[in-house]
Amino acid sequence: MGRMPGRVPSAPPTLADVAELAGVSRQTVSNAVNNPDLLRSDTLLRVQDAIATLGYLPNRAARNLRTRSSHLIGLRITAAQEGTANATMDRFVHSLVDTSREAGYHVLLFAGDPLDPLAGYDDLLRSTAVDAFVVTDTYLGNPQAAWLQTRRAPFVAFGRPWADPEATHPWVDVDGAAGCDLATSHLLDRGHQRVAWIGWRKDSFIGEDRRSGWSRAMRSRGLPTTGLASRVEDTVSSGREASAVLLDEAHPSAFVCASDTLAMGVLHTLSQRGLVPGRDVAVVGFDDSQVAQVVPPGLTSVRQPLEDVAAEVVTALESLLGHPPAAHPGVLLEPTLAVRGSS
Amino acid sequence: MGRMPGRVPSAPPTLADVAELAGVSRQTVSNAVNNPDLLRSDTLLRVQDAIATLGYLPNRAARNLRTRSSHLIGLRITAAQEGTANATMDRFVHSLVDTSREAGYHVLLFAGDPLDPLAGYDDLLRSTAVDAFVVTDTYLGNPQAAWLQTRRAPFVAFGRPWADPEATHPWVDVDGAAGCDLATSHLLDRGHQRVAWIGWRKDSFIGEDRRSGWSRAMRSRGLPTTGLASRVEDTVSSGREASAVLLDEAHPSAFVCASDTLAMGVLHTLSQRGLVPGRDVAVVGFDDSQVAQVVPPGLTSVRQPLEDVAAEVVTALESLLGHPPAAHPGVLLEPTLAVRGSS
DNA sequence: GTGAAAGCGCTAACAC
DNA sequence: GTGTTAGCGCTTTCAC
Repeated sequence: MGRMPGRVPSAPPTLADVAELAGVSRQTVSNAVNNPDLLRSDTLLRVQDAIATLGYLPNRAARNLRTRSSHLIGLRITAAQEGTANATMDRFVHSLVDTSREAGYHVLLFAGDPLDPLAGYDDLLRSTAVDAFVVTDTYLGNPQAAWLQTRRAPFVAFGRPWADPEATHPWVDVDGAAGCDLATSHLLDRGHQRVAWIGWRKDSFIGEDRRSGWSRAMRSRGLPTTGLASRVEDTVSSGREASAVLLDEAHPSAFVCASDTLAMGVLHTLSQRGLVPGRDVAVVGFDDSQVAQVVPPGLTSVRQPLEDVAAEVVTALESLLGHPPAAHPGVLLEPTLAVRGSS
Repeated sequence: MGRMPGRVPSAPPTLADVAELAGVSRQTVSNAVNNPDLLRSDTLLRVQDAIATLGYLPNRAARNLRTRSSHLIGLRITAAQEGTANATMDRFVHSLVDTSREAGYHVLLFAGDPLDPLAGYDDLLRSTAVDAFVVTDTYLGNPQAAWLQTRRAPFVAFGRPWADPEATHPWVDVDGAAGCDLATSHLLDRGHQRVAWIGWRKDSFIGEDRRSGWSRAMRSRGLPTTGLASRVEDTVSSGREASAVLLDEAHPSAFVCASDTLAMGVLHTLSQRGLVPGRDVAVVGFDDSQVAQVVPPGLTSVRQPLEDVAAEVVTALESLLGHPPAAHPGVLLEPTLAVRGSS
């Protein structure tokens, strides 16, 4: 790393300092850093020596100005909703930061005004502060992707272009239907016959996709789904109420939920009725949140492979920013099931 | 001379473009942006008009190079531990991003190699990629603060310099002792007499600080603490085991825990023994995590005012980066108690 | 109040 | 292979 303990540099060394110390021109130092193959090995060694001695690192601003790139990826984050178990965003941020580093990129976070999903993007773009964006909330009606595309801004989406299947931008997503199929089949394998669904309202593409995994699994075993499904808001209390109604009217022995938040609502109802999750009624959530991991007796949950999502996003970003820029098709990844005490 | 129109459609306008359109020199445009007071009002208006017409925004890289500042704040994030309820970091990141924006800063995230807590800082510093750092994990033995100080790198710590009370760097922290005093007093007010403590091992400054709040509250009511405390690892299973032992040997009617993770361990034990949290045994956690918010019947928890922490951090950062740089003393904030069904 | 000149530190082109 | 030249877009002197 060449860190120099104890040294207190007033001003960081520049290319010129290294050039002087190594007895070469500035350009040769630049080549030593960016195109080492161009140098004769003894010159390279001498320059590298000087670089190490001075603890030189290229000035970012200067390099950015010259190369017209910042090696920064912009990511808009919105405040996590209180009272829910949703933490996909935070886990994804961690993965993205890790993966980006390996590709030589840093992640620049900017705040999202919920009222104006486009705010922030434009400024960053016009001031050339970032090389590209990663867009995360591509649910219905979110105009970011379309807007960025008209601006010719490089970006990769985590999430399919649900509303616009003709969209040509690169995206990475997790197969929610496959995840819920997995969850439902897991329950059916354990002998459950009446598996209920609690999901989101019909205008949610993601919600309908996940729901289709449940109904697909039920149908494939010839089991009825009528009266076993409920569509509600993504809150704990909605999950609690929906599960209470379903238990009374449809007598399911298991629940598959579109989110851990809803699944926690089911656990609330079970707890209120003195039913034990996993013994009396099985419950499966979606997201493998911290909540699912620590709530007694453990909530079985569909886990999105966010590390892989981040890796694919960065790969897409690299080809997008490469010379020449390469198009990257959509990538759909398979989730897994984290089985715990609730099923 | 203006850029060839149509050649590079997406190239943002520059100072020169604005100057040409407004019929002034580049420097006047620069002044219009940075020192509007210097311009005659009609000139200013004309320039602002041209800026609006072209959608001009100063190029970051160029400005950074010239002013030797990036308006970027570096924040190292480490992977969130799976199987715990800890989410302080993520909540803080959100708050910091929001607050920084108002001060004209963006947050640059970089990955933390757990094996080398200094990695990343050095590169960012030497390449002048960030103006300052926000350091978050200042627990015992973390050398970041001391190291950054010897490098004269501007930084503000979220967390007191526990190991080095002589440290002079700015910091912001939350009074954990006050939080646990609050939690314990809350339980005592509800009639509990035997309130147990489950905290971290003795070498954790933060853990001992929080513990002191519990013992302080107990002592102030003349209640004994002997045999009522346990020090363990910060895991659910440790909390589960510790609470089982305490219930058997000390018969507490309530638990105060150093973290929501430990509190969830207590809930596990209660659930195993058929005890109802909040009715049979009261439990209070620390962090007000999502877990505390959604687990039935709701986990009472000490909530750190992270929005205020972020605000204080940014304030400290601004005075640190101001001209002249001003020292900023340590700031200690009071947590609150989010009361839920478990108490 | 406005404009001309200089240069931040770097790299892309081209000489040699 | 290496050095020289010319900017990237901006702000900071300092004339006028």
